[in-house]
Amino acid sequence: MPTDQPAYLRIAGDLRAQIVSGELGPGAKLPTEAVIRRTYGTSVTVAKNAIAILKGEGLVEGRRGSGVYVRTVRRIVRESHGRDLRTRPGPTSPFARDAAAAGHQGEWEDQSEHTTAPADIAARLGIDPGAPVMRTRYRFLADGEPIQLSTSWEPLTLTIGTPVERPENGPQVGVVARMDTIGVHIDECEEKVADRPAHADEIEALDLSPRRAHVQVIRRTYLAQGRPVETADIVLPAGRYELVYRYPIE
Amino acid sequence: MPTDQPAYLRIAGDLRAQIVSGELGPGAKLPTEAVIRRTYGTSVTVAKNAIAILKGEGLVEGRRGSGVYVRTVRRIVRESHGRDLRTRPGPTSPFARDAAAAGHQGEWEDQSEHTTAPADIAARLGIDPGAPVMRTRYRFLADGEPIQLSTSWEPLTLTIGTPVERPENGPQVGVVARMDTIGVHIDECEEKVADRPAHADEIEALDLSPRRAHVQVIRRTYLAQGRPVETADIVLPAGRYELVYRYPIE
DNA sequence: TCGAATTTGTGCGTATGTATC
DNA sequence: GGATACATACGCACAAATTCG
Repeated sequence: MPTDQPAYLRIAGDLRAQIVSGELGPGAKLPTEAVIRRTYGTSVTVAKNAIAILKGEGLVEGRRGSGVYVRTVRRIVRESHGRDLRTRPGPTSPFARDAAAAGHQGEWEDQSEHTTAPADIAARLGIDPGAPVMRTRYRFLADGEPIQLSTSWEPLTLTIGTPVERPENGPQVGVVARMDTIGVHIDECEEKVADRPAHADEIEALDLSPRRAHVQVIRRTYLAQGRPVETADIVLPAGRYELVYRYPIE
Repeated sequence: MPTDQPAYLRIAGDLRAQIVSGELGPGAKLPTEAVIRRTYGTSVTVAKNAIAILKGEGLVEGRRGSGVYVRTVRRIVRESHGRDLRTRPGPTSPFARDAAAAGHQGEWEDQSEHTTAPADIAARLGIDPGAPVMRTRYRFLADGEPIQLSTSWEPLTLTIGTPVERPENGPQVGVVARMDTIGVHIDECEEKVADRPAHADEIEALDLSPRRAHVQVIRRTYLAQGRPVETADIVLPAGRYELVYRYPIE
């Protein structure tokens, strides 16, 4: 009998088990602090600590004056593979299509500007640090709620003076199609997926709870004949997405 | 001036900024509770709450009697793409190769048994629920520390009676090569990556701190001519891996 | 419309245990 | 041994939001 476990962890474990088993489904109300205190015979502090654990895991959210509730998470599916999806019915923007598939209304804001490549971006693009690039920041919303950030960089030498210099309608058609119109034929994509705590600006931009400020970051690079032509950092709130990759073997 | 932010969040934000900027590098000691209390003019509770936030994010860990320290995370790179890597020098097992690349000594435990397919696995394998399958559980260790769990399922109709019926040396060569020897030529792979709170058994098996019990789950399916021949759930502690995908376009 | 009760959020102080230095 | 430092746990106060009669 492992009574060596602290009380607040035991309570958090009990509640977590009820949540993952579905006994406490999405939207269900957790026992109040007072009830927890009585049933386990502990202090307010312990009850609060236990709840704080579950909040940190993103499983529950508290509402002042009301209670603590199991969070409802609708996962957005983000598909990554080589086939062209633009022939499917629905929105042509990759993001809007994913959002629509999850039953959301997708919108976005963007902002482009000329700048120079910092060292890490230069390395990813295979250009010299300080070389001119077009940087575009996007903020994607689903049903008005921020759900994805991304920043993309393109070497200006590629696009300058062409009709697609500014990628403002980039998400409307996707990078691959946009580059195609200027004779740059993207044939390979590399994505590096990692998990990390969110930065302060990301917490604000994505409207995250500071207690569960984790994000998935996708560092994506598009290549044409082995040469990088675009790279982007895509920042997603952890737990809200399912990333799907499909690729051929050998 | 947003003073509307609670003190403990402001302090957590300050410390987080110092960590992600590298000012407080891996292994660095954070200010003690007493110092935090004095510099911000708050109570112990606030200092503790701030630290608890960072712990929940997996950024720091406390050591009794000593202090709170920035965690050192060596990311393991897990590469997923179609090319055969077995010609490279080093270990031939996919896991041991990734571990070696990160400077770890890779080992694993495994356990295979005949069983029947539950509904979700049957759906992924395109077989009937209850059909016989070979299930293998792995637990991977890097330098003695558990770092990856995985459970794989294969339809028994494929492998029964063949030399590769038991995949016990599976991770030694990989599924693709193993299936190749019995004439099953895997030509496609699908991986679905998601983030979720860890289950109780995963917390134990991966030796996770209950405060940051998040995992990345990869649901991988190998296909041969469009037919699923193996599927696996790969469970990774969130934040310890970088997943690399490379795939062709169009 | 109002007010009282409930419930969480934030913050204070303190005590005890345990590990480190 | 003593000082330091975190972990756990107790208690309380007030604010802010909700709920409900």
